[in-house]
Amino acid sequence: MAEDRVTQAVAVARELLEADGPDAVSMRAIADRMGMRAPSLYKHVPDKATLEVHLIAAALAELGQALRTDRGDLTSLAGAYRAWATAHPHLYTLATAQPLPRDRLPEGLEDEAAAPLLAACGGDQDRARAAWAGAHGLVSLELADRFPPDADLDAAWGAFVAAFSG
Amino acid sequence: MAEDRVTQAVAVARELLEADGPDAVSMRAIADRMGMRAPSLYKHVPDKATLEVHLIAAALAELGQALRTDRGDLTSLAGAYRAWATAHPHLYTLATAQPLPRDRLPEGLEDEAAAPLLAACGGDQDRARAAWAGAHGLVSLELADRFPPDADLDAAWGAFVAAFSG
DNA sequence: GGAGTGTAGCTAACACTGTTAGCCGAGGCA
DNA sequence: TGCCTCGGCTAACAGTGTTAGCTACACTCC
Repeated sequence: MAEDRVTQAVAVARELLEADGPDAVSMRAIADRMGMRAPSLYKHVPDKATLEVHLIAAALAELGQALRTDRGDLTSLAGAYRAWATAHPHLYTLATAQPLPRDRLPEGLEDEAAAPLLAACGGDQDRARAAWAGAHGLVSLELADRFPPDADLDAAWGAFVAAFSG
Repeated sequence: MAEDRVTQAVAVARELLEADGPDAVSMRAIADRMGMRAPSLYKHVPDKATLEVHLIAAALAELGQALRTDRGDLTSLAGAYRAWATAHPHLYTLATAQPLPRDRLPEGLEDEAAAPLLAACGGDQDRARAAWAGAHGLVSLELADRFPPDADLDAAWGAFVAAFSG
């Protein structure tokens, strides 16, 4: 019951975030959509940071799931990573831009999300981390419009995959 | 003269940012350190976003300069990139986390910053962008504490350089 | 030298943010 | 019936960026 209201708050926060970006996610906006005033929200949720932790957890879980659904080679993993991130740009950014609140996240979530890529790298942690960084870098630079407007991002992803396949 | 005050404001903003992080950079804090009240700051600077554009421009220029000072091979470029970013974590994050305000940045700044890496990749744009993404990904994940606490980041950087050297 | 004008400071205020304190009515329970 | 907790409310606080409007000083021009 009480649980219900916090999951509802998380869902509303996610809608606002995905639709209109991080600035649209205010406690007042969330409360409005739940039919109450902002201070009442604090009867269910301790603070905004907690909502964000839930969003981060959801993002990591979904991204991990997206990486688990395909063939498992680096090419398809890269495609799945990019596809999920660009489908949820604000959520992806929220989930990766700040330090991980590890102590407030479900146990093992981080490892689960990382597992597919680690497997594709034959268990080589260092290589997996470098590959993850490459994918994250490409995605976050793309989401932040950092590449020149005429840049061929497909080709850049191709070069990335090629580098890690050789 | 008027120019003086805006460069001073930028310098103060940078000090605050580098010392105490983005939350410490408020118009009131900047104005305080300049011996005036916040509204007076608007006699010299149109808004906070303008100050941030100046900070981004400075960051790109310095990072580009840092990449130009060494041997020019991928290994040393990677080292220089990581060194500059970790020496200026908040500034690096500010300069890379948001969409580039290209129309408000000095002409050619972006290309200049990218030139050394492009050269190291033998002029292959796609490869250079993938390599840039790799470096940026490693840096931003490191700055955001995303790697497990026991991760060997030197080894991850090594794997990254190895992938792009092969 | 007096008048006018632009510069650069000020205070007060607005709209917004997250958040806390304190009140109050409805429902469950002894 | 009395109590007590739950979940809503309003008012408020401290902070943010920012605007409006006032004022005092300095410089220029006649």
